Parts: sequence; C-alpha cells; structure tokens
Amino acid sequence: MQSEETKVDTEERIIVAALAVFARKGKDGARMQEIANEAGINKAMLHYYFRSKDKLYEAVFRHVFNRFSAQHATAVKESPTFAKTLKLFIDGFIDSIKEKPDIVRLMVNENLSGGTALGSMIVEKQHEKAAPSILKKKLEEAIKNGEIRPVDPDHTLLTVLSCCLFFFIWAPTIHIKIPKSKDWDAFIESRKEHIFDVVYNGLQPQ
Amino acid sequence: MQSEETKVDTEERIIVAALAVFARKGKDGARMQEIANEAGINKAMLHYYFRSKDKLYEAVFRHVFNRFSAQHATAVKESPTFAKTLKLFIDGFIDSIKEKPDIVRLMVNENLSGGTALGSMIVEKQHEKAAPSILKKKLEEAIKNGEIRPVDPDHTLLTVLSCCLFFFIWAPTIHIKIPKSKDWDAFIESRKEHIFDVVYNGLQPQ
DNA sequence: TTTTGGTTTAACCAAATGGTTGAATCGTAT
DNA sequence: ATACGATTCAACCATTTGGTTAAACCAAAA
Repeated sequence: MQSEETKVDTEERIIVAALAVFARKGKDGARMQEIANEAGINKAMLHYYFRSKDKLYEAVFRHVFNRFSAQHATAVKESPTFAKTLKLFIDGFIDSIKEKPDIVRLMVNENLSGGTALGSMIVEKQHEKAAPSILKKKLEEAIKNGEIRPVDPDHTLLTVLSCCLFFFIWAPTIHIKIPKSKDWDAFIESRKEHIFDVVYNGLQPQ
Repeated sequence: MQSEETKVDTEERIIVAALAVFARKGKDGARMQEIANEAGINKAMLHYYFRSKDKLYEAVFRHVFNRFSAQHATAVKESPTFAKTLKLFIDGFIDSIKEKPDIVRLMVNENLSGGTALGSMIVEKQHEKAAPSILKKKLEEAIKNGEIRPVDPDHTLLTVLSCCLFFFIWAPTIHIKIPKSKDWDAFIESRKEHIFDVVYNGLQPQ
C-alpha cells in the first residue's frame, strides 16, 4: 500500500489540472489527454481515479464549488453596518476569485452549455451562512431602517455579483488595454473601490 | 447556376446554426455534425461553403460582431443629456442582446478559451460612432460640467457592461428562480430600470 | 434537348478521442 | 526475502471526428 499522501496528491493534481482545462474548453471541448498532460500523468490514471470524463467533471465541479463557498463564507463575515458588510462582500468575493479565477470560468461554461449542475448545487447548498444570504439579509435590514433606498434586493445582489464576476470572464479582452502582470493587480484594487463607490452611492436616499 | 437566393439562404442558415452551437459548446466543443443537423443540411456542405471548422468559426464571429455593433449603434443615438444617453445605452444594449443572446455567449466562450479574436476585432472596429465610445464621451462631458461625480469613465463603462451582460450569461442559473418563458421578459424590463436607477444614482454628486 | 456550372449528397478516410487491459512498479506487512 | 494490494504505464480498441471525394442533382444557357 502506498502512502495516503501520494494518493491524495495525485487526486488533487488531477482535480487542479482538470479544472484548468474544463474552465477554458468546457466539458465537451476538454480532452482527457490534455488534462493528463497538464497533470503530468498517464491518461489511464484519470480513469483509474475517476472512472469517466463525466464523473471527473462532476467531481471537479463539486470540489471547487465547496472550496469556493467555504472560503468566501469565511471572508465575508457579517458586519454591524450595511456599508461594511457590502465592502467586505465585494472585497472578499473579488479576492476569492482572483485567487482561483478558473472556478468562475467553469461555472460560466456550465451556464453556457445549459447545464443545471451549478443551479442545483446553489439551491442544495443555500444556507444562512452563505455569503449572498448574508448580504441580502443586511440589505433588507438597511432598507427597513432607512439607511438605503427601497430597492429590489435580488436585483441589487445580482448587480453586485455582475460587477465582481464579469471582468474576470472578460479578462482577455480587457487585457488588451491593461497589461496582464504589471497593472492587473492594481486594476483589481481600483475595481473593488469603484464597485463599492458606485453601488453604495447608488443605494443612498436622495 | 442556381438562384442567388438559395446560396445566400444556405450560407445564412449555416451561420445561424453554427452560432447556436459555437455559443453553447465553444469552438473546440462544437461538432460539425451537430451544426449540420441544426442547419438541416449535409455535413459536407459546411466544408463546401466554409472550407474548415476554423474558417467557419471566424466567419461566424465576424458576422455576428458586425451585425451586433451595427444594430446597437443605431439603437444608441447620442442624446442631449447624460441621463438620457445612459438610459438609451442600457435599454438598447439589453434589447440587442435579448434578441440574440447567443452573440454574447459566443464572445464569452472566446474569452474563456483565451482567444484574441474578440479583442482584436473591438480594437479594429473602434470608432466614434460605436455605442461604448458615445457613452464614454457623454460621461466625460457630464463629469466636466458637474452633472455627475468624478468617476473613472473606463470603470463606469465596464460596470454598465457587466450589469447588462452578466445576467444573460448566468441565465440558466437565474432561471431556477425566474421561470423561463413566463416571467423572463418582465424580469428583463425590471432589470433595465434597476441598472439605470442604481448606476445613475451612484454617479450623482452627494 | 443537351450542355454547363454551381449545389447537394452518401460513402469514405485518416486522425483523434474516450475508454480498457495486462503487465510492470512500488511501498509495506509478514 | 517474499507476497500482496495499490498504483502507474504503454499499448491497444471501438467510436467519433474533421475533412475528402466522386457521383448525383438541378436550374438555366445553348
């Protein structure tokens, strides 16, 4: 019997490599050989650990979704004021995605191909401690006590999500103007501020 | 010689079918047979009209990009006030996409796979009359004459784009809560209003 | 009617793809 | 040392894939 370490390591490497390939090519466009190459292992190993392409895709999806929501949930604790909660949400969300942008790309691919995996997982994992739930709750509170204008909470949540996610999806096009390694980090920081600035002001009572 | 009508018609049908398949599967994930089925023609026709998968993809990309920017440009004429221009931009943009959401999906796929086709085309087609250029110009004017706060025009444009595009990309997930045919149109209309509402208020001087 | 040119099709091909297999390795317990 | 179960790999297989071809089709010109 080989060490538990080795097995976990190989499994992890496959997941990481598969995520990268699925994220840029989609489920159908991804090639098992490409995943194997990216993981630096034999193609047969993919089937040894995950039986089939379908199972591998499902495993990757579950894995990254769990990691992402867990990480994001810890980053976005509930804060006393709505303003602080919103700021934490935006910063935490963007930081999470910045660290692993492939996760968002995978989810976008799932949406593009009409898959329901993401939706059912969101429904399944929806709970009070999830970051979007926290923000929505705070939003409704803030509307009640007049801190912000009466806006549709669902639309507002979607607006924040759009602003935080979209530029990662659109990155290659944006990179034509913003050099990748040099200014990208600075761009992300300025983006955080801009989103909070516009959204929070946009919710203020007139 | 067959009628010009027939040829154009077949070419058009191929483009339409190819757009649909490329949009949901990406370039690598798309299958020539699937495109042929969707167009209701023999697979060999694809090669007869477009030589190869690469050429077909390129043709589809150019075609839809031109149609989209042309349509959007006519919808978003410059208006006297910034507020009106912004409203026209949002409504026009969303209406354009609503009519052919596959165009956005195709562009997203191009970004996900790191392709540069979109970026170079945007640069190539960038001109004064393009809708984003109009909005940006009006934005800078409005900042100068104090109608709105001094914000980064590029970030603001990106924010508007995010809000208008993202929910189409994320549609399958959103559809879990918003039934597809029944309430989707109403949702889009309310989304238009919400985006203008939050963004315009977010840009107001305090 | 026959010819002519573009158009459409079924059948075909080589390469790529997802998946399988049996032998070779490797660490560990006996 | 040796036996054993988990792991890794090269070679292999059946099917699918992008692409080709030669023949059939069809409208209009001759």
